[in-house]
Amino acid sequence: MGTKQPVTIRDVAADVGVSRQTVSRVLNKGPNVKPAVRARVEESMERLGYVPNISARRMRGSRSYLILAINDRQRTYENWRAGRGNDWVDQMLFGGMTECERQGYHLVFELIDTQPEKAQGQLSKVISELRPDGVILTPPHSDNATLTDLLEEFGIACARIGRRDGGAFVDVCMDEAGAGFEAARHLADLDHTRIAYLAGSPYYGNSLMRVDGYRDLLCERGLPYKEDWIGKGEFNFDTAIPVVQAWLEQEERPTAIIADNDQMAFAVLHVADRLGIGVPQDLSLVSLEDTPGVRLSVPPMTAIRQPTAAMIAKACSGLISESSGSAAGGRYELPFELIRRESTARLK
Amino acid sequence: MGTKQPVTIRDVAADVGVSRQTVSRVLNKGPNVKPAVRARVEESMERLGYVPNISARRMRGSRSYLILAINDRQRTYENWRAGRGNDWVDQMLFGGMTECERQGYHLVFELIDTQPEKAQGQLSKVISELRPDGVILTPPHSDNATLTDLLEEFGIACARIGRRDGGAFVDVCMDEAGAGFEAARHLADLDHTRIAYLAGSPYYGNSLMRVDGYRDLLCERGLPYKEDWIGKGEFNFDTAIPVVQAWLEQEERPTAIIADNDQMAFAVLHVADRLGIGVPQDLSLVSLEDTPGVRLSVPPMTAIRQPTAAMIAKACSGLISESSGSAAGGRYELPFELIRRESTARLK
DNA sequence: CTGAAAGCGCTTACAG
DNA sequence: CTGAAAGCGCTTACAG
Repeated sequence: MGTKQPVTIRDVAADVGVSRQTVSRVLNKGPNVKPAVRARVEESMERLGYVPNISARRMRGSRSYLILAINDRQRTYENWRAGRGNDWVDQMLFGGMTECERQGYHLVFELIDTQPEKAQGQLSKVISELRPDGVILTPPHSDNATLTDLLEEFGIACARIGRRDGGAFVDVCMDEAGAGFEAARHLADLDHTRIAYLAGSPYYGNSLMRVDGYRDLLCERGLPYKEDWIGKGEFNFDTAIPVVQAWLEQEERPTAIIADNDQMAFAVLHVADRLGIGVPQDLSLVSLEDTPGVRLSVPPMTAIRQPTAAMIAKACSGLISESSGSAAGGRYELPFELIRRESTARLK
Repeated sequence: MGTKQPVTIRDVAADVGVSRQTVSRVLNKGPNVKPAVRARVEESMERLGYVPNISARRMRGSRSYLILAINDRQRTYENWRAGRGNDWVDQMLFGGMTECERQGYHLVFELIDTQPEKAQGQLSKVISELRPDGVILTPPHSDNATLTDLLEEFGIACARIGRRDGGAFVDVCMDEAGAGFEAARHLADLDHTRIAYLAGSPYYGNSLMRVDGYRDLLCERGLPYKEDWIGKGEFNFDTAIPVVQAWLEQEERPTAIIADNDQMAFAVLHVADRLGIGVPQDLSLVSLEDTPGVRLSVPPMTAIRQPTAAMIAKACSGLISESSGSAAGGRYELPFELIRRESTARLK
């Protein structure tokens, strides 16, 4: 036990009879190696089972082959503790690990606090420790300039999920307005004309864009737009309940509701059940967030599926090409998907 | 941009006016530093914002401050793709990251294939790249001797989740027999006497232990034990359906069922609904696996909650103390929890 | 196209 | 109790 020594560049060099640099050049696919030598080195690496030591590579100023994916600590812990099965982290890992592995990188997932001062200190610490080649920021950190400033100072590439500015960063988002628009269109196509909308926090630009998309569709179809039917629910179950209840007790109540997130969609299901209003017979419902709860609810909900895995994969590939000297920054908008389940039906 | 240079041990040494070693000694809480010097060094590290570079520490043969948590690739991908919200990975990260952070470590999550040959090559690769101080193996890799042999050869500490041998490894498990026993006891306490059991794969020792616990309880209470009422469902929804159907169509059908995993528990709910058998009025159900689907089902199921986060946290702390020279190996059995929800009721 | 030298930021023996 | 030296496994200038 403990006897196996890992193979180093020195072993390969000795085996082939060349210098360590030559091996390094082959490893990094650099120029200036005779094809015959390159082949012999490659054969030797394969035969000896050589794998480069990431720590050593990182030392002499080069790449670390590490991408850091940062999530908000409070939100993540809350989801984990609640056990409601929000699969955002899973989808992040899915997309990120797949892409990193494809390119010989490793994804390291870390949590930092929301408060700007603490966040900066924590990010600074993990960067100094790990020296990643790139960092992925997710909401709400995507909007924290203290963090992006810090990354710029350190000269580390940065990708922001949910941002659409582009510029020096790799910004990856989905078509938020399109999501609101498509949800409303799906309902309008089912002959609904009285469509209410449970909006998210007005502090989130992305939520605002979704409302705009909804409004655009109503406009395009000439459907009535009532200010009263845009509920400001502040992102949770409890605060959405009274809003929904007020709507559903009206004489001319909405026949369809779009909910900005899964918790608010559950609130709709809850109130409808209490009032004896059947979903989807009497009321159609679309969730703009697709979580396991949304898929497993009774009935399973029609929902907009955010391309989380694809967004993180895109962030990784952008970061990797940036750290290998290719084009820096960019703006990528990925397509969402409307998944029809059983919470929406044609108006009778 | 790119101008900020991280603070190194050399900066601190120059600042205080001592050698780099002295700083290193303070950093590693080593002996042989005069208290006054130690205090000045610590003050300087704090003031300069010094954070040790993990790659550099790893180089000169010391620790890497990295713990590698390995999951099975196929299973993990399948869960992620299915989107049923199995939160095993989340709970792993929750427990592992919390403990690692507390001790100044980082948790790196990686996937390797099931097939022994591929698994070995992949583990060998990631170990050579990252040089972690310890590796956590989860089922089914916990049972793969090729992997543990490899780790022993490399001299890397290893923890196995779901194993109970102890010995040189840090083995962390839960009381499987106790889980089967408690599930049955809960039902017996509700006056049930005809309790059937949907067992998991006979290839998993842990599943077998749970059946034993169930059998022990029946024995202790003098309840009838029928070989027919132990279903061999092989771990999934489809294969459990006919077994459950046969049971529930019997004259003297079971009044309670224990399911080894969530998929089989869903199968029970499904068949009961089709046959017009109410849960929990006419049939009680306990799931031995607690996933978001189990919590969100209609009705929410009474279930055994596996201490996943705590097991991974224990594995991390065991690995960390082993790599810092303390006691090696050990066997830890963590308590599970029976969570009463709405799928079990007193027999009328 | 190839190699000898220096160095990344630490820690490990070894002197004093 | 403290420090000068060597080295971990690589890559980056710099010579040839």
